[in-house]
Amino acid sequence: MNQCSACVVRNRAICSDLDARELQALNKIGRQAKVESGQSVIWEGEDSLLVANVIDGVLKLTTSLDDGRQQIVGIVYPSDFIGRPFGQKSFQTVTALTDAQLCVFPRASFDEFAKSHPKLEHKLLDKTLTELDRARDWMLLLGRKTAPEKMASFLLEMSDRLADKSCADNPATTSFEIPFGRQQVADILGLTIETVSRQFSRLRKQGVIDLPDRRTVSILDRETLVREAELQSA
Amino acid sequence: MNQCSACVVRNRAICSDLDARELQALNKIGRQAKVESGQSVIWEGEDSLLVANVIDGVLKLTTSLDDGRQQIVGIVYPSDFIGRPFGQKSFQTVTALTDAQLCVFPRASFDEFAKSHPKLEHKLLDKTLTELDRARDWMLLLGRKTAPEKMASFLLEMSDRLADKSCADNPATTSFEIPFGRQQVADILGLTIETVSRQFSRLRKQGVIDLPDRRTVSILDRETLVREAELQSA
DNA sequence: CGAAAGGTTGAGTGCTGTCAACGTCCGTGG
DNA sequence: CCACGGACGTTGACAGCACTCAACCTTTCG
Repeated sequence: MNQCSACVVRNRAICSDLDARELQALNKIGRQAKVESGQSVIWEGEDSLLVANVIDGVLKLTTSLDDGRQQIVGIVYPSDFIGRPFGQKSFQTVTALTDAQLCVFPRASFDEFAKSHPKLEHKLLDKTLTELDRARDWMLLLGRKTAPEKMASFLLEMSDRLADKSCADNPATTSFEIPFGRQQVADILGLTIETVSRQFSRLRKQGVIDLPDRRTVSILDRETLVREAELQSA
Repeated sequence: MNQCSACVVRNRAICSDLDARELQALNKIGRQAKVESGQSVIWEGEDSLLVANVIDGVLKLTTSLDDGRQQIVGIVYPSDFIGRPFGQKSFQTVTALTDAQLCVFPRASFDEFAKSHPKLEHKLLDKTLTELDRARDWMLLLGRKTAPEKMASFLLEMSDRLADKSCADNPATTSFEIPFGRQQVADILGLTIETVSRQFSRLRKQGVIDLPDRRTVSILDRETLVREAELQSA
């Protein structure tokens, strides 16, 4: 009855270093949950009552202002962890961008389990440190880059994460499907949808990218993108 | 000879839960180091060879672009931890803003010690989660707030961190010394020094703040600042 | 006292946001 | 099958906020 052993993120999630007995104990306090695209599972400012591993799907972390302005502060993929252990309230809203499958734990039980299982805490620490590096890196983009630089950086990062490299006949050409619409791209980059749209059009007209349909991007001239991104250590 | 027991951040740093014996073991791999204002101790892109506790002083974490644009992605105070454990390279430069006193460890030794001392790793995890929340909160400011909103948010945050509340005759009036110059304020907020200077002048002319000298700020009308900051959950 | 560093202020430009119209894609229902 | 409507995306005109460039002021320190 131990579903964990068959879990698709078994080797990458924070539980990956646990042995069979520990896994079973953890399994007892958690449960699987399905989340539909668009649904939120954690709300900014609310009490932090649950944490979870992402088994499948993509989710976004957002913070927002009273007047509706919103900033996406993180994108969460399978094997990532969501929620705020050891803290009273959540600072971000977590919303599914696609249908998603989660492995959910009540925060209090998880906290207790984590404190007595150093191997799990170590994995969680490692993931958190990586997320902190990523967040701080993104701050440079938000605070200091121009719209063209933001777009180029975004496309390169998406390509690294999502590109199906195996299918490319021409190694310079990579194609991938962006898992979000224009408004979400704008909320990631700190721009408006109009500016995002204009940047897409400009890059298409310049032959740097192609846009076969509204969600997919083909990078035709990666070198130009790298140049436009002003990469600090390229 | 155990200096740790007399350490001024003994109760707040990541070593605070260790017992005397563990503390002594940790002490063996670390050493105290003095850093002068302006000196860097960790460099962006370089191998991450050391980590440290901050005993005294203020430091900044920065990331930058080739052309010199820079973003401050974190401010570090006494009892905070710097460096990247369990990782090969650092993504930020760490530079002292004042003369500072550090408790430095070689990263490899620290990693090893941490892995075998869950209490220390737990403290580090807690601090890292808090920093991640703070970083993500700041992303909203960088990506979505206007210059007046950024300034107001900045002044309120500084006031929370630094204000000497005990000395205030009028509870609404708080005064504090900003530990950095205009360029650094600009690099925190993702603005230019000219814009920062203009915002200071505007707030002074409107009677919201007073600027007795270039580094100190008195908040005269906190309510107006809160309104200008567009606080999401005030 | 002079020079250098840091800070302020002004004039002008341009990038990005705002507002608005239009186009495209799709699902729904007549 | 087509008409309709709504969500999403694109494009244009325009405005304004923040940046750039430059001059000047203030403070600090040798």
